[in-house]
Amino acid sequence: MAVPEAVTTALRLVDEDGLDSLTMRRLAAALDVQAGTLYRHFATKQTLLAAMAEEMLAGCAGPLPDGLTWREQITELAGRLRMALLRHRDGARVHAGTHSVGPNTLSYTDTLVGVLRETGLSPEAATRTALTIVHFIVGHTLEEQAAQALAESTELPATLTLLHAALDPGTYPNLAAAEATLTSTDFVGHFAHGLNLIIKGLAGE
Amino acid sequence: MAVPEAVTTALRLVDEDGLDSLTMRRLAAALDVQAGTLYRHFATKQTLLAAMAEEMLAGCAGPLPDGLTWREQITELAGRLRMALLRHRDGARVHAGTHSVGPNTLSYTDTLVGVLRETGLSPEAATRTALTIVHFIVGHTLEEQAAQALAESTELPATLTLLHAALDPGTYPNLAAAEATLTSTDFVGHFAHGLNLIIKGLAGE
DNA sequence: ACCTGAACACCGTTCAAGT
DNA sequence: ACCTGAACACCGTTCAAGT
Repeated sequence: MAVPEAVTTALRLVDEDGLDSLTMRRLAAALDVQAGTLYRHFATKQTLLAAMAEEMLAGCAGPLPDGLTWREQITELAGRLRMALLRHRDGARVHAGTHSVGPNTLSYTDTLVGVLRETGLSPEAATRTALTIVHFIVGHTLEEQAAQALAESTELPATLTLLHAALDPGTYPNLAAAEATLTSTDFVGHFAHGLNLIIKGLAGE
Repeated sequence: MAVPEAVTTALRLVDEDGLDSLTMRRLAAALDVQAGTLYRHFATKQTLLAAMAEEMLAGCAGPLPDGLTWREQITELAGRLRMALLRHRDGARVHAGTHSVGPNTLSYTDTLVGVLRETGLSPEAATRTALTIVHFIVGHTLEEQAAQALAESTELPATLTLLHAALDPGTYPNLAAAEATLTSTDFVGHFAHGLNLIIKGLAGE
């Protein structure tokens, strides 16, 4: 049993059945090994999840095309992280639930901080801004994948009805006006809006 | 057994031992009841968690003091949500893992969208901006509480050493410059920086 | 109407013993 | 050195039967 295969197999299992169905026993079975054997390679399930989170970020810090403005560089890097999380079912949850210090994760942050420093920000401001961007991406993608999961579940009609019923204009006047946007599935648009807000804030400094 | 007591007891158990230790059986024992009894009041554990998330937001949408600028109103509302999540151990994880459509959650979003509309934003722009702010808060607080948990765990020295060792200026030049900020515990400062970036972006529209 | 007792089908993790 | 087999101490959820 090799560690890299175990990690990619674990990601495949998550893609097939969701994070809640990933168990050490199921992974062991998929690798044709006893459950206990996994603990020779991963100290705990958390360690396995961190390795999965790290693997998901492969390529995210790759070289940026030449000739991009700093705005485009930030947009490109942010888009890559979002896509990396979206590529696997429950990817944002896997990422948010762990704290990887592997090379993919580290070089992604390094690259993002670098782009921000080139705009003239101090190391501290660049780091805080990078954190802001990453936190927004993770929060956004968590929500995006939760919406995806809900859309595929049987609870969708019930939730939508409940939401719609709650949207009494007398009680929640702004929510009534927001309903179309809240129930829209234009996550690309939502993501771009949020990221542009942050980028615009940056330009104002 | 009453539902409100069950929810507050569940939150107390989370505060004492963390979210991973909250089980239906432990909660049942704390309520002096059999585990099966809980399923008469909550269809699944997810339902219980959603009720806990909803309870955490009590008061968050309360009236804003008079005379605040819109910037101050946004800052006040954002700070309330962050504080509500911080008030309970693993609060951000509880919130992020559920999708409440209860009155506390709905009226919080309603209030935030309302403040943003008053700045002149369209319903769509106001809604998207509210989502951006909430996603940032959730992403930030998830990280903040993960750092808290790490700080209280025995893995802290190992992680810090690993991180420091990885910070070779030749490999990660920007991370080396970012280390002080990345390892700082000034989460109030980080939060203010991110939120101000978004608010500044808003002012530019 | 509400709760108990007991079961079903699982978990993560550990560790002696085998090869 | 690496894996198996088996166990330990749990899980979420269901449901007949009691009161």
